[in-house]
Amino acid sequence: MTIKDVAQRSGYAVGTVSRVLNGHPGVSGEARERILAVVEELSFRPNGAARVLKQRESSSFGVIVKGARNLLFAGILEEMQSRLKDAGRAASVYYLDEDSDEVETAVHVCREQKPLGILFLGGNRANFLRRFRNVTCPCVLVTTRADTMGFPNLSSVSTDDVEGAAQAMGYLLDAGHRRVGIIGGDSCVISPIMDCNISQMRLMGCQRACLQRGLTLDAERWAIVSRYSLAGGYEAASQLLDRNRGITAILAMSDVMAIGALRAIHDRGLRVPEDVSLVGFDGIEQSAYCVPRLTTIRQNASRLAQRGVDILLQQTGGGEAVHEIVPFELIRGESVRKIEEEPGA
Amino acid sequence: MTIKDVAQRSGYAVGTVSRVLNGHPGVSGEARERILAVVEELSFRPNGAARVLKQRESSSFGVIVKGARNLLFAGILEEMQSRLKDAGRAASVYYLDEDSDEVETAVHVCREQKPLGILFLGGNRANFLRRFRNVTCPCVLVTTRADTMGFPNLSSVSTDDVEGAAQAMGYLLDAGHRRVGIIGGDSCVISPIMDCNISQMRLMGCQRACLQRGLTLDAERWAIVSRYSLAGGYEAASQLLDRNRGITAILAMSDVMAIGALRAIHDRGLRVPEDVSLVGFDGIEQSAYCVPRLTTIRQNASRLAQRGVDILLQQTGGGEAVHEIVPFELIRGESVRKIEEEPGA
DNA sequence: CTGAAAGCGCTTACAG
DNA sequence: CTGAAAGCGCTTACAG
Repeated sequence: MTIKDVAQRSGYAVGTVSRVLNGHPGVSGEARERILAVVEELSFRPNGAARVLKQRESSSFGVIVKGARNLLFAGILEEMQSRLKDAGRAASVYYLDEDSDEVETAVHVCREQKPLGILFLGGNRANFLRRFRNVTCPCVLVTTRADTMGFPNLSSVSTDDVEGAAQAMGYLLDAGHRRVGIIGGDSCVISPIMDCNISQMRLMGCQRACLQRGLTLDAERWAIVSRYSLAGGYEAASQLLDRNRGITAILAMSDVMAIGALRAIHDRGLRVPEDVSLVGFDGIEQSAYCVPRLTTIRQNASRLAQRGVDILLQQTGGGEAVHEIVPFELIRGESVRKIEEEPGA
Repeated sequence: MTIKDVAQRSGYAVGTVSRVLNGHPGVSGEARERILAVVEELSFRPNGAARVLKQRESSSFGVIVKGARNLLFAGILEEMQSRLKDAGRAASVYYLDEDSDEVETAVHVCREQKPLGILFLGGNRANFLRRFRNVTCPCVLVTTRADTMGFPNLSSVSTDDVEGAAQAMGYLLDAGHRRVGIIGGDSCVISPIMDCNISQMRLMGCQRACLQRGLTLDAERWAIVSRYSLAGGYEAASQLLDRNRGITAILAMSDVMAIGALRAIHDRGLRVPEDVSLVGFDGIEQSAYCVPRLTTIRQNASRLAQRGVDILLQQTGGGEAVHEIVPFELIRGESVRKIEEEPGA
C-alpha cells in the first residue's frame, strides 16, 4: 500500500496526493475531497522512512532520558508528552542508563531520525563539551544548566541547584543540626576541577549555607559519593552512620537516595526524625508517601516540562539559546526535628 | 556524507561499499580493508531511513511499555536492553500511559519502523483482540498471558497471576486474617464477562485461596478498583478502612498501590502490621526499602526479561508461538502479623 | 490546479 | 570479486 495505489484509485497523480497528504495549498477542493476519501477507504498511512529520506528532516522530536528508573524524569516526561501532543507533535523517547553518554545518543538520533529538536532529561557536562558540536538541531537540556557551555543551539531549563541545596542545608542548620552527613552523586566532591554537574552544584550550596552561618563544611569527612539509587542511598547512609558517631542529620541529594537512607537508619535501630533527621531533593511523588513524609526540595517538574517543550518549539523557529531557572519549593515534611543548640558545636 | 562519498574516495563502486558495510561475502580482503579505512576516516554512518526504505525491514526491535512510572516494567526493561545489546541488537522504546492502546501503537510502529519484532510490557486483552491482526511481526507479551488469544505471531512470558494472588491471600488467611480488603486494578471485579486481565486473574486467585480453605470471598464488599498508582492505593485503602470496620489486612495488587495504602493506614493512626497487615504484588526494589518491609509476591523481572528477549529472537526465525510461565516468589516481609483465630470469623 | 520526472541514500539481483 | 543500474516510497521544483 503506497501513495501510488492512492493515486491510481483516485485518478490523480502521486504529486497531487502528496500535496493533499501534507496539507499544501494549490489543490482543488474536489481533488482534496476525493483523495482523502480514498486514503480513508484504503486506510493508507504514508511511509515514514521514505518521507524522512526525501525531506531530510522529520517532523518529530526526540527525548533522551538518563535513567529509566529516575522518577523525577518519569514525571517530567509524562508532562512533556502530553504537552507535545497538544502541540500536535510526536516524540520518540530514548532511555539510557545513568552512565551512558547521552550526547553520543543524540548524535546518533540526529543522523538517523533528523528530529526537529531534542530534549535532554539529565545530562553530563563533560559529554556535552566533548561531542555536542556534532548535534545540529535545537536542543533543550532539562534539569541541568547549560548557560556556561556556550552552544548556540543548546538551551536549558533547570532548578537552581546551589540555592536549593543551600536552603535544604540551611533548614537543617537552623533546626540546630551541626553534624550533617551528605549523600551526593558522582562528583560530589570539592575539587579544583569544577565539572559543574548537579552534585557539585548542590555541594556548593551546602557549603554556602554553612558559610552564611559562620560555619565551615568538612566535605571530606561529611560528604559521601553514591549512585542515584535506593541501594546507593542505603549504602552511603550506612557508611555515614558508621563513620561519624553523633551524626544528627543526613541530607541526600535525591529523594530516591533518601528513601534508601531511611531504611538504613531504621536498620540500625534508629528512628527518623527522633534520632536522625533526613532531607531529600527532587520532591518526587513517593516522598510524600514515606513514613515519615520526607522533607525535600521539590523541583517543579510540571513547569520544567512545560518550559522545556515551549522553548524547544520556539527555538525551532530560530533564535538564540535561552537559559531559564524554574523556582523550587522547600517541602516541610515530617523527617526533620529541631534540636537544641549543643555547646560543643 | 553518503555512501557515494565513500565509494568515490575508496575507488570502489557503491555496491561494493554497501556489501562491506553489511558484512556480505564476496568482497576481497583488499577492498574490505580499503573501504573500512575510508569509512573510518570520514567517520561515515549509513542513513537508516534509506536502508529501511530499501530493505523493507529494519534490524531493530521495538519495546512498548505501558506506564512510564511502572517500576516493575522499568526493571524488566533495563534487563531487556542489556540482553538485546549482548545479542548485538538495538531496540526502540515507546512509552504509553496506563490507558493508551498499546496495540494501536504497535500497528503504527510496524508500519513506520518495520521492526524485526516487538516486546510488550503490559497489555490489555481487549486491545489485542481488536487490532492485533494488523500487527505482522513476531511479538512477545510480557507479564500477561496470551495463550488463549490464539495469534500465531504472539508469544507470552508471564507470572501465574492466579496462583500468585492465591498464595498472597493464602498467606494472610493462614495467618488468621478473615477481614481482608483487596485493592485491584481496572477490572478487579467478579463479572460474567471474563476479560482475563491481570486484576481479574488475581482476584480469581484470592477467591481460590478462600475456597480452598472453605471460605467465601464477598468481592462486592471487600474488593475495590483503583489505578496502579500511589494516589490510587492511598485512596482505595482509605475507602476500605472507612467502609469496613474491623478490617485486619489489605492485599494490594501492586507494590506501588501497597505503598500508597501504607501511608493511608498510617494517616488514620493505625500501624502496619500491628493494626493492619499489608501485602503487595510485584516485588519491586522499593518494597524492600519500605518500613516495614513489604510482604509481596516477587515477579522474577530478570527472568521475564531474559525469556521475553530470547523467545522473540527465536520467533524471528519462525515457528509457533510460545507461552511460558515464570515462577514467582512469596517474599516474607515485615508487614503481616499473625492473629489468633477469632470466634466469629 | 495538476502531471511528469528527478532524486533522497541505500540494497540487490544481474552481468561480467 | 566488482560494477552499473533498478528501485524502495515519497517530495518538490518545473512545466503546462
